[in-house]
Amino acid sequence: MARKTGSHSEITGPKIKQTALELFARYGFAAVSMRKIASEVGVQAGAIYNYTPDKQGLLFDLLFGHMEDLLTSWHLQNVSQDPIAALDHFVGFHLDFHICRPNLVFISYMELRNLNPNNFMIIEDLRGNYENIICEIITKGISDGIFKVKDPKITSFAIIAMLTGVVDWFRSDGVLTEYDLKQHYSILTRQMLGVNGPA
Amino acid sequence: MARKTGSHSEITGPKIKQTALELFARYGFAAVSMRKIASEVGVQAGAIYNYTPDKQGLLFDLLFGHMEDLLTSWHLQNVSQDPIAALDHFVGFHLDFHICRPNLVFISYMELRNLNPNNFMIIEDLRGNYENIICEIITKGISDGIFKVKDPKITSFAIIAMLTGVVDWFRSDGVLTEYDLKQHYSILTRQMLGVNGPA
DNA sequence: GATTGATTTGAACGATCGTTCAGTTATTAT
DNA sequence: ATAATAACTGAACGATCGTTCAAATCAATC
Repeated sequence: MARKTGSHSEITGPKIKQTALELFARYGFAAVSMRKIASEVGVQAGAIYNYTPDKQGLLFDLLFGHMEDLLTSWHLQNVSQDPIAALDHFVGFHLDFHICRPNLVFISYMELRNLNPNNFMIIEDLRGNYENIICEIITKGISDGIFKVKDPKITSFAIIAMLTGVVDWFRSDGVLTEYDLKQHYSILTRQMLGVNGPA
Repeated sequence: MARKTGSHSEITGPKIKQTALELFARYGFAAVSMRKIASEVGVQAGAIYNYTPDKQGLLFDLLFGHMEDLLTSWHLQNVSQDPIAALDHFVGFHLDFHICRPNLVFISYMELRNLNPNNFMIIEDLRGNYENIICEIITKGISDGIFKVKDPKITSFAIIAMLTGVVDWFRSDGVLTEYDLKQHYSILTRQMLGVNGPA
């Protein structure tokens, strides 16, 4: 019989995905060749096609997995009904989740244009679902009379852009701790929504 | 004598830059060939090299010109000493400037990694100069006792990311006017800084 | 040890890449 | 007209691209 345990594919498969992620983030999807990925993994280019139908499949798997992880992780959270607590929770969650995945954050924004129309729609849909999470928190806070902003949708975009932008400059080994970072952004976000109490 | 007026280069040169910008933004720097640019312009690939030393030169010219325009435009502004007025001014200026240049905004963020180290440093330096503008406004507002934030640098990053993110979704021909957009972000920014007065 | 099938190699396919350059064309000044 | 030169063509350079596939290799089972 053939092998069923101890298969190399259990090593090579994830290695290909991880290597592709790093190279796509560093050089861009189009600038990375299948041979370059293979060489970093330690196999020939042909071997990659046991794990993906084509180069685009590699990219889509990374973006799709990232969005699924994001949504799944959020839905595992136990979120308060209190708008301010929920807002703080979202800010902390978003920063935690994205700070430790800078490469995925980068290519998720950057390489969307390299997806074919069908794959693009799928990712955009998941992205919309995530935006709805914070949008609904804000909407509830407004109707509760706690948040003072006019447009929940615009405010959602503003908050997500503000938070995700952190990935561009924050370094975990810097002088600013992740705890302090979250405190800062918690205050900024509260104030943006017109809440003046202490964080 | 040779031609000195009515030269084709006065047409072809800008056309190459404009076409390169659009194609880089749409497909990515690495995915766009010199032959593709040339074909859109209506010349052969070799002709491009009368206007740029190489492909990277095309990219750098675009990013450098963009940053120079940005800084020059700001310094032409007559900015109030009042922190709130200066903040509003910056918000409006930043939105105005970036909304009408989505392609340049996109590649300025996206294709930084395709610059060689020297060119990268030049752009990063100009970018730092721009960040200092809003940082100094915030710093003055804090020392005047008007803005209630702890860290001007972090707040600068937050504001710039929040504002620039608008380019990803705002459309000039949509239902939301640019005037209303600026009003919204003016309020959000004021509130973020702990200013509660009306915009 | 023989069998089986998962896994990988290594060569090959046609296409395209950035760049160079000798030669051609186009335009203006004389 | 002719000379001068800016602007461009078109072919060529070696290199690399994504993808395919028959053949070789490997490890688990019988």
